[in-house]
Amino acid sequence: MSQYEHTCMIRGDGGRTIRTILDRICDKWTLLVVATLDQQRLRFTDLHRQIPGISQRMLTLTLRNLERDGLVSRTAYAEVPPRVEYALTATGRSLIPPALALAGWAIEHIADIEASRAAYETRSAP
Amino acid sequence: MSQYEHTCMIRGDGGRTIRTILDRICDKWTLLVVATLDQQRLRFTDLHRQIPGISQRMLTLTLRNLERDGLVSRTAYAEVPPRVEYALTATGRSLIPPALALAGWAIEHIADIEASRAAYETRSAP
DNA sequence: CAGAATCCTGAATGATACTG
DNA sequence: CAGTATCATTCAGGATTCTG
Repeated sequence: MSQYEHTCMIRGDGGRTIRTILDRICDKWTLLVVATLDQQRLRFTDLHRQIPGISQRMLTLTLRNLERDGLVSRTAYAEVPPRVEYALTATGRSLIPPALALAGWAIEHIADIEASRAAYETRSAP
Repeated sequence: MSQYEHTCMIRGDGGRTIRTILDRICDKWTLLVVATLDQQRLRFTDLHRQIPGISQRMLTLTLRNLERDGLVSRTAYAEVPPRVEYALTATGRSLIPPALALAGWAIEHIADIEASRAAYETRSAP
């Protein structure tokens, strides 16, 4: 099957499926949290430390959404002080390869894109 | 190289590279426009017709950003009435495979995700 | 430690009307 | 036909404070 015929995966149903998934992973932090949890269970504070710039609030929200969607598991231990561990589920792990495909594309083309952007600015703002 | 070692592609530089690209493609319409232009040059109105729900304003903005980033080329013909054709550049075409990888993941896992989401709702809103 | 609650701002999107 | 210009709305995300 050609690439052309595949784009129906994106355009099918007016883009609702792709939208559902983009809504999941395209916020500011989700992909970073998933990548950070790759191959390691982490506590809330450790995640917070390993993701520079994220606020407590956004880390909480991001983890809740990932948990809700079944990409991340949350394990709370009845201890004092409390201990909570987060880890990827099988579904969560399965997101890594396509995410890497995208990251690879980004790395490969970011120079071209930024050059094009710079040239565009020059043209429109003399 | 293992998948684990690869996630540095996402986490490297605090996620700035992946952010740059997510900022490009994660708005509501970009990926849909790119997929629609796959294998065909289209005029503004044709694009507008082929992408249900998009407003003129958002189509314009999306195309401008794509053009600015060098993913889409814009060709204006000096005719009356005006004719403008949009097409993917080589860089734009190169985005299709990773986008399809993501779409494939979405299709494969959307049922699980929505089930998990439904179960989560039931749990938290009795 | 692992969060919840609240307030606030800018940016993305949409609706509508106008134009070379 | 291919846009531009304005206005209104919504909401993601950040800062801050409080708590079991």
